[in-house]
Amino acid sequence: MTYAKTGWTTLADPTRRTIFERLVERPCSVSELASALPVSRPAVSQHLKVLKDAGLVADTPSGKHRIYRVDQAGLAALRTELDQFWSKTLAAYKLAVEQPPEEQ
Amino acid sequence: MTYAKTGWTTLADPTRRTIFERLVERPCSVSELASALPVSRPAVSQHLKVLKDAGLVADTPSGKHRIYRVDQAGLAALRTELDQFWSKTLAAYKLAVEQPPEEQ
DNA sequence: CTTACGCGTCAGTGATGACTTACGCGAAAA
DNA sequence: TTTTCGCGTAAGTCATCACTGACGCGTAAG
Repeated sequence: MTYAKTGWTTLADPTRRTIFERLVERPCSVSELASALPVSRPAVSQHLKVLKDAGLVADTPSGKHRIYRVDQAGLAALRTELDQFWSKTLAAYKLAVEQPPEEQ
Repeated sequence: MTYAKTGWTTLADPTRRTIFERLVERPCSVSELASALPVSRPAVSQHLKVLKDAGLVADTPSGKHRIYRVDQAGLAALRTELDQFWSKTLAAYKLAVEQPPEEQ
């Protein structure tokens, strides 16, 4: 079992997490995001590409600007991922707690 | 705002994620885990240390063995982290969708 | 008491990823 | 048409991290 670039792993990076949370508040351009973060504009662009590849954001051209916004489908997929992880984890954990392993 | 080593970032690593999921199923020793994973025993030991530092697992000595198990308090904290992330994200997203930014 | 086992840690290696500067292309402004 | 702006990408650098083999300590077995 491998863990592809999902929402979870994509958002584990602090800079990407911050970018995503700003886009949750409202759509932004690269320059807007770059001016609010302690990294360069190409770094923001690179992170946005990762977020886009993970399906978490989408962009649309607007004149010279490209506006990035949260992708609702990607948000739903992230929610599903979190829910599935939790359901599976809780189920297995409860099973393990309720049935201690037999003495071997 | 920085993102410390929390459950989220800790479990973004595939090997640590797998180790954690195995411990959810049942407590294990380092050797048990190492025999089931494609990495060496010291690597498993190092990952367990990271999981322990994040509060996700705890260990108890059992003869020569150390048995690692999921820390219920850490599980609860992870659940809280996921819930808080989601609540905050949904609230901000709904606010953004409902009130498009004014023309500036 | 001696030997074997489990495992934490150290030191070293290599890959990866985050960042930077520079470049070039497309769109808007002048 | 020319200049300016926004931004994606290339190439390079550096820090971090995941991994390995070796070592040494504590516990159990002989």
